[in-house]
Parts: sequence; structure tokens; C-alpha cells
Amino acid sequence: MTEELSKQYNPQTTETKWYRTWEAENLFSAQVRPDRLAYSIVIPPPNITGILHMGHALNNTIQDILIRYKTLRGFSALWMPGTDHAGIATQNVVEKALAKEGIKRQDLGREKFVARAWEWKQLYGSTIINQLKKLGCACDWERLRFTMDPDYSAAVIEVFVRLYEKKLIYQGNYIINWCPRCQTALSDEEASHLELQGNLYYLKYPFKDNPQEFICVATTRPETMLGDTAVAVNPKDKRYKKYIGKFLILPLINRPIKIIADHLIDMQFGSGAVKVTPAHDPNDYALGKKHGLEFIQVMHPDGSMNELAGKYSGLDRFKARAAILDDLAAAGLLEKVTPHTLSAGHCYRCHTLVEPYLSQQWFVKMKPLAKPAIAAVKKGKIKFHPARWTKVYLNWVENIQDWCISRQIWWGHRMPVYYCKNCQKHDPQSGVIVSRIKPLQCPKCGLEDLVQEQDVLDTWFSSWLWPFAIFYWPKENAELKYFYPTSTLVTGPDIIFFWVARMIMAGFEFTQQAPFKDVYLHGTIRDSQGKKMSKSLGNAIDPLEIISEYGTDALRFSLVSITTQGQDVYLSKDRFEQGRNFANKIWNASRFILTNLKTENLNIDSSADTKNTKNEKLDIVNRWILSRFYTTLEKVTQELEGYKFNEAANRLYAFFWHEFCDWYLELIKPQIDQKNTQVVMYKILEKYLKLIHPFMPFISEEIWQRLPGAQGSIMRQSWPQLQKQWISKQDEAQMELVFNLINAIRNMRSELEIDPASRSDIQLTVSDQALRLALMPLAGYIKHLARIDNLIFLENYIVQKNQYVTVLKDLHIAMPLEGIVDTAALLAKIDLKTAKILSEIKNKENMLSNKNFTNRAPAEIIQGEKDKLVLMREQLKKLEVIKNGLR
RNA sequence: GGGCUCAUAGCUCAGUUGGUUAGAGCGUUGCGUUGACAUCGCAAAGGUCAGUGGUUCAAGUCCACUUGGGCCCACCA
Repeated sequence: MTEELSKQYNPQTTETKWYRTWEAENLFSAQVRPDRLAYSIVIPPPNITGILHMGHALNNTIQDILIRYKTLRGFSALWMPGTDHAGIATQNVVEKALAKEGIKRQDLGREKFVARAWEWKQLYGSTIINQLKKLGCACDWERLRFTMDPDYSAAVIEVFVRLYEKKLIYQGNYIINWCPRCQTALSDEEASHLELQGNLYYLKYPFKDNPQEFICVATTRPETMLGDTAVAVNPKDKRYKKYIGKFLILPLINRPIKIIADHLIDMQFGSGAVKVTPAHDPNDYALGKKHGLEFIQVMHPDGSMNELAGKYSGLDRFKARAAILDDLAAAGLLEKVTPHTLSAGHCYRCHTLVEPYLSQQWFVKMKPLAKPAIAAVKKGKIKFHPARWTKVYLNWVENIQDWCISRQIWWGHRMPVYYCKNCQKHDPQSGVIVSRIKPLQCPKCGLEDLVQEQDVLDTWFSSWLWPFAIFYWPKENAELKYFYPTSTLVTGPDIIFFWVARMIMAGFEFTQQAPFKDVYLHGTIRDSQGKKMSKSLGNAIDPLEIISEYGTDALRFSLVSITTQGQDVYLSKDRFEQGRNFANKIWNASRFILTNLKTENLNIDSSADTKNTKNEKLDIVNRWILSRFYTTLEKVTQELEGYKFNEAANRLYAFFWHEFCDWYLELIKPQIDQKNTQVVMYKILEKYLKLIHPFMPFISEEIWQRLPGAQGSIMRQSWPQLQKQWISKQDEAQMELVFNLINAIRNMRSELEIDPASRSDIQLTVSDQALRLALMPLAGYIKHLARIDNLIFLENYIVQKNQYVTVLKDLHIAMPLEGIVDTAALLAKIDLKTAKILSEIKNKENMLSNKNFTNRAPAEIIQGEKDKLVLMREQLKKLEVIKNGLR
């Protein structure tokens, strides 16, 4: 070793060094290689406004594990990176920045505003990309895409035009979710329903021909009453039957409205009479259409009341509500107010209460697109992991509603729709032109008076093309052919509807294929209270802070080790200590191995473990660790293939710490210069580094580079081959017994409070001859780790005074007592053990005397139970003997 | 209203198709020694597996219900 290794692992210097090297050496780049199988993942593109949070950290760590693992397994593994323009989110951020300068977006105008947004994107849009690099992500950065790249935008336009031509896109006047703050339409998915503590207001509407009499209606949104155009009752309702067809006077506005009948009205709810506001409520809209009612809109897009709201015009909707209630109360028309919980949509970007609003928007007809997306999942062409999400997905796709895709913002893909002003004079519909490129003149009238649609497309209308548009679809090309369909999608269940389902639909519609085979859905990261971790709640643990405090590998390992498949993650900061300590453990074990390695011992090529026939040349300790290593390799491989990342991580942790370090390295210390031991020790470390590399890329590379046999980056190595011939249950069982023996002796010493520095003598009685002969060669190990001077093997136990004896299966471990010993305390302990064994024996006896059990249980289970009983009885007998010895 | 999910050691959680005496990390207690590691080692304490009932030779594991968390979907105004 030319360089001293420090006592502690220092992640900071290591991480930046290796990430730079990997980038410089182009190790993230995946090529189209016909000689290899392709494995590909497209990143869920983070918003350009995004800042790395724990959700990203988990999501991208999992993807990185898959990519690094598949690369080691010999796939041409591509991780496609990119960012999302995030229409509303980005527009809001840019507007906020402008507000600091005292500018509104309207002051700038569309063009200048969009220019400012691009500027913002250039400045801050890759923040998250740099943060992903700190996480160690092995993305092919040269292929970085953005949802508003020119090619990508062309794909979006292409898709719009194709759907329009198939009549799957239409324009119409409907009630949509409107965010009065963002001043744009939202899709149903973008309006997240939150429970609100509100009131049910009972309003009295007087009859037109008899103003002394009233019908009472119940509403949660009294301000919309200004737009009422009817009152509806159930035709079967005896209370109101006689009034159907009569007129009421809408208070405050004094407009006559008709009483209509519809069996959709629930007689039980409220007063049984419903005010109908077709322009401000989706149900009322349907009623309005059905009964030919007038649609009166009383609100501006910003949520304030408009000129049709009479004296309330100009008031914000909530102020208008208060004023209207006051006025109704003053007029004696507010019958009562009862508390009422309701759930109402809130803008998923700014959390403002969404207003159902009648407006002209563009929609995608989803039912035809859903068909193949349903079939593919049902047939298992696409699999969800964990499978329970399949049901959630299917439930949504099978009940899919049309998708409102137009947004009244400026940042995004402007719709490829043009209006001919001339044609629209005669008929609004005939003036609509949908075209891939801006037409110079109207194809119908030939005039050049064309304007482009102001609206942009929903951000998700570009994201749903991600898996193929990222590969320059619709252009035919080698990448698309080779890497698409992609292999695995890794994301959170919160965007199954927004994104996953729509990608599946787009995949089938535009490429006739499923865009991916597996969908792995990880849990949501929550704080220790179970709340979703988010910046706005102030409960977030910043991954970058964890990286600088504990290291990236520690962050990654800790996160993954607590992510049970699909289960939410409750996180507190101290979890990351485990990862940091583990990295340090790997570091120090490697340091120990490397400083004790005699390179001349290593004929790397003729490594002992690859030859099946040389078994007997290795002693059991080396055979044992090889057996354990290959068992670990086999299981970890299975677990990674099955997306059980936490199980793989915890297995790797337990193997390295408790088997390799705690037992193996301690056992071999006295024989560390022995050639076979050197080879095995080195080989295990070398292979282990590859297994841990997907989880902890930095430390594994750092140590890898210090191995005498290392050539090139660990990223370019291959996953170890499983050598089943090394897996030996017999060797494992024998070592297990040695460990139990050592533990028992340590335990005795601890119980007897023997000075740790001193050494003891042990008489070990093993009646089974074969076992005795097997254990005798291992005496050296036992003496070494249990701190024993003289270890004497006996065939038959002889009761002796002044001995402390423990029973382990059918072994007797006897230790001479020296000095003053609290015999009473030892006896008490033995009594406790005796009592425990007695009750267990009783249980077993009951079990075995039960004919139902002996008749029905499998033979090997019964035999196992019998063996146990025999062993227990032996133990009991021995405990009795020991007791007598102590007295 | 429908659906999903969770309840196991003081805390955070594992526990594969039912089959040893139910595990880990952290925390706690005691002791610190062996040719890497105090971000460490050794030992110990700590559990009626939320409750009730059922299926079974056998239930933490399967079923039903109950209680208490969390989440999603749905147009009762």
C-alpha cells in the first residue's frame, strides 16, 4: 500500500472524486449494442422548479440500484434523464420572481413573459439535475431531455393533431375545475379533494304568486344563488309535488325561476329542494342541459362576482357569500344554518379552493384510449409491484372521464389550433384549424386573418409521451427501437392517474406497445408523525443535508433498507446513522484486509474458490464463509429481481457485518498469512464490493480501486457468478455449533464476572463421537475467540465440585470455579432455565400425543418435533446434574 | 358511500407459500480485551404479535367482525 488509509471513511472527498471520474470516463453512457440485451428506465422527470427532497432521493436511488445492477449483469442499461417544464408550477414561480420587481405578467405580455420563463429555466432549471448527481445517479446525461425541447414539442403537437384527426380531441363549453388564483382550468386529477368544515345554509325562496309562502333550499355555496335558474324537487316528493311548474322569485335579484322535477333529487337530503345553478355546478349543469335551463354565470375568472351579480359585483366570492347571507337574514329569508362537512377540490399547485366554472375548453375523449390500457394490464403485459395497485389503476381507467387539457397560462406547449376570424364570423366551429405548422392562410376562405389559440396544453399532455418522445419519436431511430419499450418504471403511487395510466394509454395509441413492462411503486416518505414530508409543512429532512453530514452512500443505504415493498416510510434523522456506520464498517474491514494482504499470495487467476475439486484443501472456516457468501449472492440476486430492495440491503448488511466481520475476520486473524485464507478473504471482499455497489456506489468504487487486482472502474465489472458447489449446509451447521459454543462460553464468563483480560479453562463433554471428532480440529478457533487456555474434550460427563456448567444441545460446557462465586445466583439461573425447558417439554409432549397432529402433519415435521423433544429431555437431565454439582 | 393499507420489543420496522424456543437497527443496562473499526467489541434485559371469534393437527401468518391510525376514489346540493 502506497497510501495510508484513514481510520474513518470520509465520504465527501470520495464522492466528488468518483462522480467526476465516472462522468469524465463516460461510464454512464449506454449504447445500442446488438450483442447485449437492453435494459432501460426513463426517469420520472422532475420539475425544473424542483428541489431534491426525500421522495426524489428514494425514487432515484431505487432507479440507480436497478441500473447499476443491470449493468453489472451485462445488460446495456440506459437510464434516460430529463426534466419537466411543469406549466403551472413554473409559471407561478416566474410570476413570483416578477412580483418582487413589481411586475405582473400582464404588464410584460405573453412573449416577454415566456422569454423570462426560459431565462429562469436556464438559470435554475438544472438545480435538481445537479442534485441528482450528488445522489450518485448513473443517468446518461448526454441524453438529457426537456419536455419543451424542440423535438419533444414537435411530438406533442403531432399527438394533438393525430388525436384531433381521430376525433378524440374536441372543444366544448363545460363545467371544469377552475383555479381562481392560477386562473386556469384544471383536470379532475389536478383538483384534489380535501375535507372542509362548512355549513349547510337553508334559504327561503318566495313563490311568485304568493310572496308570503316559501320553498326552502339547502346549499353549501350560497353565493352561487345569484346564478340560480331553477329549483328542483323529486317528482315523488309529496311536499312539493303540487308546486312543480310554478315559479319562485329568486331573492336579492328578484328573478323568477321555475320549479322543476327530477328524480335525481334526494328527498332525504336538506329540505329536499335544490337550487339549480347550471353555470356553477356540474350536477346543476347536467340538470340545466336536461331541462333546457338558462346558464347564468355570476363570477369572474378571478373568483370575484361579475356584473350579473348586481350589488355584489366586484366582491370576492367569500365576501360575497357573507354579504348575501347578511342580506338574506335581514330579509328573513335565511331559515337556518347547520354545520356540514364537505369535500371540495383544491388546486394541486396552490391549494386554492377550486371553483366549478363553465368555460370553453379542450378535451380528450379517453374511453377509446383506455381500452388497450385495460386489456394490457389484465393480461399481465404490464405488471404492478406491489400487485395491489393493479386494482387502483383498473378502477380508474375503467371509469375514466374525458380529460380537460387546455390551460389558460402562457408557459407550456401552445395548442396547434388556429382560428380564422373571417370564417368564425359565420360559424364559430368552421373557423377552427388544427395544424402541425402554422398555416399561412385559411384553407376554407383563403384569407390570412388567422390567430393561434391562446391556451397551452396541460403539462401531463406532454409527460404522457415521455417513454417514447424521449427517444425522438415519431422519428424512426435505432435508440427507440433498441431501448423502447422500456423495462421498469419506478415512481410513487400518487401519480398513477396523472402519469402512469396515461403513459400506458399513449404507449398503445402511438406505438402500439406497452411503454414499460414493470411498474415499481415505492412508498411515500412521511415524518415520524405519519405526515407526508413536505417543505410547506416544515417537517422535511433535506437529503442534501444528510449527504453532507452522513454521506451519499449512507443516505442511499438507509433509505433503501427501510423501504419495505410499497409501504410508506416513516423517517427520522437518526436512521441515517446506520448507513454511515455501515460505510465505516466496510471501510475498516477493507482497510484491515488490504493492510494484511501479501500480494505475492494472490494468484488471482487460480483463485481457490473457483475450483470445485479443491474443496478439501480449504479449512472449514474458509469453506463456511464461501458458503455464506454464495448463499447471500443467490438471495440478493433473487431479491433484486423481485424488487425487494430492503431485503437485499439488509441481507448484505447482515452478511458483511455479522458474518464476515464479527465471525470470519476474527476467526482468521491467527492464520491470516496463510495462503488459502488470503485468497478467500480477498475474493470475498472483491466480490462483495460488486454486490454492494448498486446500493453504495462511492465507497465500493473507492475500495475497489485500492484492490491490487482491480482493473478499471467497478461499474464495468460483472456480477459474481453463483458457485453453488460452495454452498454447504453441513459446513454451515457445524460452524453454527461452534458459534453457539463460543457464545455460551462468553456468556458463562460474563455471568461469572470473569475479568475479560484473563483466560479460562474448559472441559467440553461431547458424547457423540462423530461430533467430538469434528469439533476437535476447531479447538484453536474456540480457544481463540472464547479466551480459553486449556480446552479438554471428554466423552462422559463426570460431576465435579466447583464447576459451572452449561448445557448446549447435548454438549456439556464445564468451567472450574475460582475465587468467590455467588452460587445461589447461579442456582437461581439454572432453576429459571429448568422451568422454561419443563414447560416446553410439556408443550411438545402434548403435541406429539395428539393423534390429530401425528396423523395429519407431514412426516418430517413430526420427526423434527420428536428430535426436539429428545434434545430437551437431555438438556433437562443435564441441568439436574449441574445443579447437583453446584450444591 | 366504495376501496386500499397499517397495528409485532421503549422507538422505527422485518417476518417469504401457515410448521424450531418470533428477529433486526436504534435506545437501555453491565463489561471492555483479542494485529481494522468507540461511527467499535462482548454480554444482558425487553414481546399474551391491537381485541374477539372462526378455519386447521398447527395461526404473528388464513377468514370474519371490532377498535384505533394513515391513504385513495366517489357529482348528496
